[in-house]
Amino acid sequence: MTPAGKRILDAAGGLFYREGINAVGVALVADTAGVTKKTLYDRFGSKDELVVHYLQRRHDDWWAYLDERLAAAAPPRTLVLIDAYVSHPGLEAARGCAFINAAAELPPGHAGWEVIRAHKRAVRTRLAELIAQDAPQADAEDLAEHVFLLIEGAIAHTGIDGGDGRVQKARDLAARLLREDARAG
Amino acid sequence: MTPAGKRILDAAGGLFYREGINAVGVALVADTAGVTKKTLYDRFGSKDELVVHYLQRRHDDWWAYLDERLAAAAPPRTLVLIDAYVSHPGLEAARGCAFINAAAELPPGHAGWEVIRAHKRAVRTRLAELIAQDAPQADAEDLAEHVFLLIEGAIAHTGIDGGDGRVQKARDLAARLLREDARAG
DNA sequence: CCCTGGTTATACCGATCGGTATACATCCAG
DNA sequence: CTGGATGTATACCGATCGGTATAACCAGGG
Repeated sequence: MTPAGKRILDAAGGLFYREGINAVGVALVADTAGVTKKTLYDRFGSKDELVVHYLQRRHDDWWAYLDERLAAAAPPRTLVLIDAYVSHPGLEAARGCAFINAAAELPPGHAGWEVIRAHKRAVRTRLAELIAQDAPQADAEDLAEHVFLLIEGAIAHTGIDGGDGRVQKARDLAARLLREDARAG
Repeated sequence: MTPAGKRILDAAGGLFYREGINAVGVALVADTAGVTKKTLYDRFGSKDELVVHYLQRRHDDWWAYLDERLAAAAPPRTLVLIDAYVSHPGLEAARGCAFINAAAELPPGHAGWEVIRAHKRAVRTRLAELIAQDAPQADAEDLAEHVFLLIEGAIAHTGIDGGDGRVQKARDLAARLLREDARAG
């Protein structure tokens, strides 16, 4: 990754997320990065490919942040995953989940869809693993889907409500589900 | 509402939902409606106002459909609300929730935001009323928020997964929560 | 020393964007 | 029978879109 390429990805990361993908032109991305359009097209080939790189980096960054938090955490680590959503520096409450937003904008067949689906699949899988550790008594798959829906509902509304209140609420509800499992057997 | 105005709203309803708001130009809306751009601007003044009308009508249509289904249903009517999401004719699984999609596209300050927030608030309020009837033993507000998050998580993923499987799952989980309340006391 | 890869600068392309202007047809109500 | 509202048809506007072309500059390595 050349220095200019990294600056382009930085600029695209901020602009696509904050303003929306379709609302941001390549010229604005290039200007913000302090780079000419020529350089942008030399590095990424097209806006569509730049969008794919933007989504992939968004996933990689958050995934690394999640691993970091999980490694340093005591059980129940399921709640750490939820905490990582609100605490990770790339999230802005007024804009919500970058992947849900992108899904609403990208046309069917766009290469970015693969990255979006892979991201959600990865989160869902990781959640199932954490649940299996935190709630050994429960039907782990069922509980994982339950908590996953709570999380997705909450972060989908982060951008609409403009705050992370619903994520906190989802965390409380998930914590109660885990507690109830601990009491059961 | 003039005949041409209604046709414009019909065309906009399909195009904005299926292709995305920013991806559809006013010329395409006018052509699809069999109407000139002049007529479109005579009726709606600007694309932004047309978008507001589109969202408002989307809400009104679904709300009327929901009332219809609720009137003819026996308890637990909470589940009827969830069923209305998947069964209402305007929803296409591959596109998911029109309001979540619009929220991802509209710039901050756009008049459409009021319609989006009002819609979600209305659903949330209605849900609380139904829960209060279906689960009189529970902390109704708490349970309403719980079920609301399940629903929103599921429909947010309808557009990503391309099917309503997660909504059905959310329905099952909500049904179990109601049953558990009935057992408790 | 010179060649190559990364970069800047600038100008350009056709297409499409949201929005406006002009002129003419139709039709219903006063 | 006439005037205003509703509509069609068409052409146009400046701005911006994604993407390309040409030319020069500069640093590092064979």
